[in-house]
Parts: sequence; C-alpha cells; structure tokens
Amino acid sequence: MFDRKSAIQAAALDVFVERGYSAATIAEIGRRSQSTVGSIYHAFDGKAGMARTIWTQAVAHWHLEQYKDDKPRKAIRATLEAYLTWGAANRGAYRLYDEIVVRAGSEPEFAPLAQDIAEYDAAAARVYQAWRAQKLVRKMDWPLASGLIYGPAAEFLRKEGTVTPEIIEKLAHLAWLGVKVNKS
Amino acid sequence: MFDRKSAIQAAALDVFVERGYSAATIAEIGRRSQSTVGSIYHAFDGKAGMARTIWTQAVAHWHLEQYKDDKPRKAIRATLEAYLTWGAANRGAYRLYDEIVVRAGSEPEFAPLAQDIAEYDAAAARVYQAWRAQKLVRKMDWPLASGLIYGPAAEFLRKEGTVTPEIIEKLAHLAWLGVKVNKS
DNA sequence: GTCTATAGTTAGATAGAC
DNA sequence: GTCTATCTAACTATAGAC
Repeated sequence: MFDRKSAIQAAALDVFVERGYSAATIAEIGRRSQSTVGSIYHAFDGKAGMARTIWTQAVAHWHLEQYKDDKPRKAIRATLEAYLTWGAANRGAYRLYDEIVVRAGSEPEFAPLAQDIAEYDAAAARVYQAWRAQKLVRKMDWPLASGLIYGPAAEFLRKEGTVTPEIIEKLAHLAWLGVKVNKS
Repeated sequence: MFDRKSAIQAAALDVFVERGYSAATIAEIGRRSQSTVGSIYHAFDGKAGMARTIWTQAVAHWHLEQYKDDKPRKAIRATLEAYLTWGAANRGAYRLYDEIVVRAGSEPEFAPLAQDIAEYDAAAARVYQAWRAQKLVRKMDWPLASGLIYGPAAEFLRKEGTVTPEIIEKLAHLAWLGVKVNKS
C-alpha cells in the first residue's frame, strides 16, 4: 500500500535539495508527493520536522557510534569512508545536510534538531573517550579530535572534488595521524 | 562626522549574529543604527548586500593570498593562526560567516557573493599551484589541499572549544604534514 | 487520515517628497 | 542622502468538514 509519509519525505528531500531550505515550500512538496498541506502537517511537524527526519537518516550512514567496538584506526577509516562515499554519491543531499546543521545553530524552529545534533555529538565523544581510557588514542578533547577526523573530509565535500579510493585513504591516514598515541 | 554606512554595517553584524540571517530584519538594523529603511537601501543592496560586505571583511583576516610570497609552511601557519584567532575571538561572527557561505551555495539572492567566494577560492588555488610549481608542496588538487589545511580548524571553530597556542600548533603541524612533499 | 479554504503574519523592497 | 508610508507578495500553519 501507498506509504504517504515516505512519499512526502522523498518529495521534501527533492525540493529542499533543488531550492535550498528557505525557498522550498510546503505547497511544492505537496504537489510532488501528491499530498495536501493538511496531510503533510499530519505526518510531520512542519518544514523543520521534515528537515529533522532527513538529518537523522543522513547521519545514520556514518555515525561513529556504530563502530564503537572496532579498534579506533579501523573505526575511523570506516566512518570516514562511509561519510565520503555517501557525500560524494549524494552531493545535493550533502549540501542540504550541511545547510540544516548550520541553520540549526541559529534558528529557533530547529530547537529539537539542535538537541539531536548535540546528542549525536555527545555519543561520538563518548566513543572517543572510551578509546582514550584504553590508551588507544591520544588525550584530546572531542571538539579537537572530531575536527581532525572529520574536518578535512567535510571541507572537501563542500567543494566539488571527486572522491577516489586514494583520497579516502589519504584522509583516513591523516585523521589517524592526528589522534593516534605518540609512540616516541 | 557620522559615517552612516559603517553604522549600518555594524548594526547589521550585531543583528545577524544575534538572530541569524533569516530572522534578522531590516527594521531592526535600522533601529540599532539610527537609520531608516530608505537609508539602508541607499547604502547597501538589501540584506544580501550587507551579508556580502560582512563576508568580505571577515575573510580578509586570513586570506591565503596575502601570504603568497612566504614559504608555504610559514604561510600555512600564518593563515591558520589568523583564522583560528579571529574565529575564537569572534564566535558569533564566525558562525554567521559559516551560515552566509552555506546559504550562498543555495540561495539565488546571494549570487554576487557566491561569485566572490569562487574568486577567493580560485586565488587561493593559484597560490597553492605556484608553490607546487616550485616543488614546495605536494601535487594535489586544491579542493583536497584546502580541506587538509582549513578543514580541521573549520570543524573545530564550529564547536565551542577553546583555541590555545597548542591547538594552533597542532593544526598547523598536521596541515603541513598533509601537503608537504614526501622526502622518502 | 485526508482534504479545502483561509487566516494571520511578516517583512523585503520601492516610490517619491524633502 | 534621508525619510515616511505603503505596496506587494508569499508562505506557514490551522480550523473544521468529510
């Protein structure tokens, strides 16, 4: 049977990607999903609610927590590979993801999403601190560690460069260099 | 004498930082700068025009091009130090800068700014390629090189971590590791 | 759950006097 | 250059029938 909620969400993703969050309208999302405004508000908590769902699904692709039982070197490689691969295969969606995160930092209607983001970040920080407790990685606050791990990849994905296995390798290698314990 | 344009710009920065770009209104900017809507439109090309000026002034603080005659290792350190120092001292303005750049990627009214950003990036790319021609840095496309240089710092500034000389040192060191030529 | 119709709000931008 | 007044347009969100 027809899953209206999924149809709305798919249409919302399309419209957000094409127009950007601001210029996307509920009416257009309704048109594309063959739904009406009323149905959309029934299924989602408005525009910001749709964005929140989209963010959740995107981030699940590379969330560090899912690799928490691996050794850090392997886990970092896996999360980065997933991040870069997904971002490269879904440029538009990646840009939208980026836009949503930035807006969540300043716009009040995104408060629930901002909460999700903070929790997501805290979960990743716990993974890092668990590794730290086992002396598998260097002592470092998570804001710095996450910058070293994800920063280059994030900046790269913002541009239009092509993601190759060599680039994944290079970024994973440098991320590991940044956080591994000093042997010397 | 009273410089209205500067007053408007300062007020715009305040309001954008406090409310975010979307929720900032021309009327509020007028109130704070003791100017009227008409004067604001006389001095700037609307809201997006004010954002454009703010972006230009922010980016001038760390533009790589200003260090183009230095050796790359020193230049990278200098640009990163400027970037991190400015960002840490102006958290709100940094967030706004980030928001403006992201929006410029998807909203049509930012077309002139998007052009500025592309030119800025091209200028930095030329600096890198000039170094490359002298074999001072590794052969690498600028999207990747800029990710390695600025990415960790950008990601770090997005969070609320404190910038210390050690952190600047660490980020500058890793940036250099990422782009320096292989000695082996 | 789905729909239509509309309310309600807001703000960016401009015209034209001074 | 500065100002006031207004226009215009658009969109989110809700109310309430089915």
